[in-house]
Formats: sequence, structure tokens, C-alpha cells
Amino acid sequence: MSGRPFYRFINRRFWGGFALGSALSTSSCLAALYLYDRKRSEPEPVRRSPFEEYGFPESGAEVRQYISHALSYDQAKKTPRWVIEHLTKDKTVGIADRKHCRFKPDPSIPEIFSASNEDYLHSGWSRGHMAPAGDSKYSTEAMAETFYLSNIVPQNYENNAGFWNRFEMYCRDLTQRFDDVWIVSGPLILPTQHEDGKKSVTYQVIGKDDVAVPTHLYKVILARRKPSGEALAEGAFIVPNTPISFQHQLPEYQVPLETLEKLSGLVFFPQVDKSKEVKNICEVDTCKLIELEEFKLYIAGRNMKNARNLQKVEKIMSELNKANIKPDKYLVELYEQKKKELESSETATVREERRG
DNA sequence: CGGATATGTCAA
DNA sequence: TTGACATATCCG
Repeated sequence: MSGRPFYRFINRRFWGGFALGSALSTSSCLAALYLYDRKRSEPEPVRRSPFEEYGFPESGAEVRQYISHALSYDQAKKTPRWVIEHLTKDKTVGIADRKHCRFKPDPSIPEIFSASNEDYLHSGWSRGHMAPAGDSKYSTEAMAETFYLSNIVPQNYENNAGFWNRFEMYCRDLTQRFDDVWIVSGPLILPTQHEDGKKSVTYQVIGKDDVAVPTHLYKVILARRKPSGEALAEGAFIVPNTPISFQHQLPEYQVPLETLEKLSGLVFFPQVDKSKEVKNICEVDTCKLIELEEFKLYIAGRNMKNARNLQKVEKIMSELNKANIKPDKYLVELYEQKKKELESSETATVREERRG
């Protein structure tokens, strides 16, 4: 159950009527305005959610809640302002599969404020998740909701598949060492300085809906170990929306939380008691993303599982060899297994063809 | 894991 | 004929 708040519906009817000089009487307009104002001064309380423990980045703002995440939406930019998720170990495992998911407009957002898939098609930008699909493997419904375009921003392909992807993997891996991990992700459009020293904010927009292309993406991480009473671990990161090579390390992009708050206009985790000690996640944990070799092996493993013929299988191995990467035990086992599987099925089809 | 794109199916 | 949806193939 969601949809647009009643006051906004009234508001749009009112202004529509006003512009047309239409049948709406003065009194009904005033009544509409009264309802609008009254509704604004008494906002509906948001549904209780596990995210409230340490507060949303904006209080009093309209918050959309899903199974696995919640977000605040920017109706002009057609992207989220921020997306918050509560990540635990058990949410990252399960049978939900992104191959069965599709990007689609969020049904709870009015069409005129929504991006569409066409906006992204051939735009030169990929559809980048803020709450990652891979964080919701425990639930097909939750994963499907991460594909709503309200959770998506235009993102550089290479950044999305590379550095940001590895960043997300690191966040998931945090659940191996912390019981609760809260993550806020979102886009930033930062000013640029020109040759004359003047600064301005400019950004590309794509598609008929003018979806705003962010210059940067951010993540704020808050992590907690449960029984210990140990200090919370926190980190804020600002990552440019451009290709980032494997030579760059995550801590290069860490900023003081206050810096990100100033740039974004948001207060993150307002209910965290700042008088208590809060530690830097990069000091308490590694902040180390997986490296080139491990990453390529991982990709090769995925491709190996999906391989449909022997030619593909051999190609995966030869390309690793070309990149001078030695297959690990896991991949070799996968390779042998796949080869056996495909050989038997191919001889079976040959037999069938002879019969037919 | 993160994506794009081309083509096919089926019902309105 | 079109749009929603699925499948196949490609890439890092």
C-alpha cells in the first residue's frame, strides 16, 4: 500500500483547475488549499521500520519503504536522493536471481515524476543500483524492488561493473564481521570550477524525462557488533562517476562524514549518539576491495557456470591464461565438471541426431 | 557480481 | 500492431 499522498493529489487538482480558470469554485479551491496545508502540518507517520534505529538521513521527508530498503526520491532529477538498507549476513544468500528481474518504473511514483527505461536506452549510461540487487538474495520480491527505477541512477558502465561493484562486494562482506550493517547510498552533483575561477553546477540529463546524471556517488557505512557494546564503526565515501582503475584503493575516496553532509545537505544516522565513541571503519576493518586477479577469477567462475558449450568453456580458460592469471582450485574443479557435463550432453544430442 | 542488447513469444 | 515479458548472447 503506497501511492501519492492525498495532499499532493489535491494540490495538483487545484493548480490544474486554477490554470484553466475552470469550474472549480473559489471556495472549493480554498477548501483544497486548507486540506493541503492541514495535511502538511500533520504529516502521516512513516511505517515503523528497522531503519529507524539510527534515523533516516532526512526527518519529516517523504520516505518510500520497500522490503529491503527505503529511499527518498528526487522528483525533478528522477533519481533517488538517498537509499538506506539494513544488511545482515542472511540477506546476502538465497535463491533470488537477477536474471529473472527487470528494471521498471516504481509503481508508487506518479508517472510524470518517474524515469523510464527508454531514458537510459542508448544514453551512454548504465542503470546503476543504489541498494544493490545482490544484497537481497534472500527474497525474490525484495530483489525485484531493487530494480525499480526509483532505486537507479545513471552510472558509468565501467565504474558500475568495476570499482562500485567491488565496493558493494566489500559492504556485503562486512556482514561476515559485523552483525548489523546499515548503508546509505546516493548520487551527488558537485560544482565544477572553471578556468576563470568561477564555480557552477552543471549536469547532463538523459532521455525525454531529463534524468540527471550525477557527477559522484556516495556511500555511508554504519556497522555494529551486537553483544559487545563495542563502538559503532562508520565511514563516508565519495566516488566519482567515472571509470576507476584497480590501482585505486577505497580509502582514497573516504571523506569526513561532515564533509559529505555538507555537500549532500543530509544528516546521516541522526540518532547515533555522537557523544559515544564512533570508530573509523577503515581503522576497525580493512576497507580493502578485491584485487584484479581475484575479481577476474570470480567473473570467470560465473561465466563458467553459465557456459553452454565447450568452445565457451575453453575461451574462458584461454583468456585467463592470456591475462597471466592462474586458475585457482575452485575454478579448475568447475572447469572439469562443466567439461564433463557438456561432453555428455553433446554426445547425447549427436546420438539423437543420428536417430532422427 | 555488475551490466547492455537483439530477438522471440504471446495476448490485447 | 504493439507492449510486456522471457530468452540468448555479449561485455567488464
